[in-house]
Amino acid sequence: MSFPAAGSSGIRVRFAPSPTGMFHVGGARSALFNWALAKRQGGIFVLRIEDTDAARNKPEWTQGILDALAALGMHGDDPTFEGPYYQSDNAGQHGEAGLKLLAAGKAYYCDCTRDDVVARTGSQHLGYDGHCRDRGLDYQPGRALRFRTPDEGETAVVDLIRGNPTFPNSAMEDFVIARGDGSPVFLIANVVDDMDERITHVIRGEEHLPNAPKQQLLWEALGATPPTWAHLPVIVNEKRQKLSKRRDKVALEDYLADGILPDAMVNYLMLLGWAPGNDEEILPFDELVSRFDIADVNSASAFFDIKKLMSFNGEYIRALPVDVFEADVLAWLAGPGRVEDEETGLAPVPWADADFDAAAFHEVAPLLQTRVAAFKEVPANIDFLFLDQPVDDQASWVKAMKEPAAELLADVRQAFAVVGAEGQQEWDADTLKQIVLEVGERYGLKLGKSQAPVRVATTGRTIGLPLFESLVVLGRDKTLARIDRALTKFDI
RNA sequence: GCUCCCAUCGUCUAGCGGCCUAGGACUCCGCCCUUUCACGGCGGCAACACGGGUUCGAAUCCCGUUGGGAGUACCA
Repeated sequence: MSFPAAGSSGIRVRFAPSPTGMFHVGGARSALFNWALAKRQGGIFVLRIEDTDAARNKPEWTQGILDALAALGMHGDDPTFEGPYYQSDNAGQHGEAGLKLLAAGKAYYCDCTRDDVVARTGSQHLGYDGHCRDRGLDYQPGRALRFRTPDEGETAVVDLIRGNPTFPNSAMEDFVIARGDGSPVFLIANVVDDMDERITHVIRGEEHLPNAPKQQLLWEALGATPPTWAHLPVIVNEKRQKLSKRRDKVALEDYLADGILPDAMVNYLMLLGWAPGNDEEILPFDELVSRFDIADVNSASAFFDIKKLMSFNGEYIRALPVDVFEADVLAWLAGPGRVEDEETGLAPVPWADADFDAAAFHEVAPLLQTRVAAFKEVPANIDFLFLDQPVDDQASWVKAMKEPAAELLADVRQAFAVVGAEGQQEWDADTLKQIVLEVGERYGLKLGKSQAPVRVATTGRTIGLPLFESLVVLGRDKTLARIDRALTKFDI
């Protein structure tokens, strides 16, 4: 690998996602902050894929990262985007670095097993005791290379977000930098790659903070000037614990699949731990970047609030031009919208492909736009148009079909039947509304009440798109048939 | 245990010694609009963890307490 000479002011930030097998929202936020910093300061964003089993064995994971970053706007087409680089490409240099430290007396071989150490120190928690420090062991398979940490003094980490945390060297054990088989460990591979890629700023999660002094020591031992660090607060769940793959919904892909717009996600994520000021929150990324300063990022952990994300997403959806909204929903319906839900086992799109009517959807799209906060809410709003019969929602039926629903429905049916027939009134929203209004009045009901039975009979639910407009799209025949079918239910 | 980090409404935050009887956003609750639900409009509830200092003056600075969190592997 070779990298362009450093510009006079150009910074190089790097993003190296952890191979958890998915792209974590925490990782996404970290990537975004790196990206924003690079953009803000006219630097380069370097993407590096760590060399791990997960990365090696799951090429689709690597591709997933690339896709996720691209979805958020970070991709190779942008001149500030560099990579991806693969850590495994650098294996030779990792080994050399270890040897260099060994030659300089800054590292030594050790044949202690974990059990040996615990037996000597009498504790699981005391760490390595330095047993092999001065034994002058040569390399043999099975012997690990350890870094000799200073006995005295302290290591101050230059951190843009949390001041300069200082770690006493005496509390730092002689950590392993190469395993018994000679392979380098994350700690040093990372440093060597950062040096090689001439990284100036490392922005990563707070969980790496304890690694910073160790890596900084490595940079110095290797004769280089350490980078500037910035450790982002962790993202936590409602129990204030770090988001976990097992407990929490953390995959960025899952949110995108639910129909969260990338722009909304980016906007929300940027606001987790940082505020753009002026009491404004919904802003385009460029504007966010122009106000961004990594030093302003909060140091306290932040809760990932899905409700607020949904609220942002709703705003972004409503801001879309209708035709774009329509196209986006169509794309969602054709892709993510048909992925089976693991928990319920139900496909979000409940109708048969052949029954989907694009023209009908087009009619209803504007009505839909203000009513969904994410695309996954779309099917329940429009399924009545494409299903043979409306969904059978018992709760809705019970709620709407109270006295005098049967009589009212029968009357409405009778009046509807005349509409749309030859020489009669048009089958339009105003006419239908007028009919329901008048029939309702006969029973002393206001429109809000009298529309309910008609709504449930035709759409299956008490809530949904504006009723009369929906019935126009549904069509006269289906409307009448569904009311008839509902009427039969009262006889049972 | 040890090391480090953190602490303003339920949540995300503004605040970087006086502009704070603490501002905004999400949530929640009213009211208006209204064919349901939304959208939109208006309004409301709600916070400086605690105790000491420093100072004329502290949410803001210092110390301590309490409470959270992260790390502590021949994982990354």
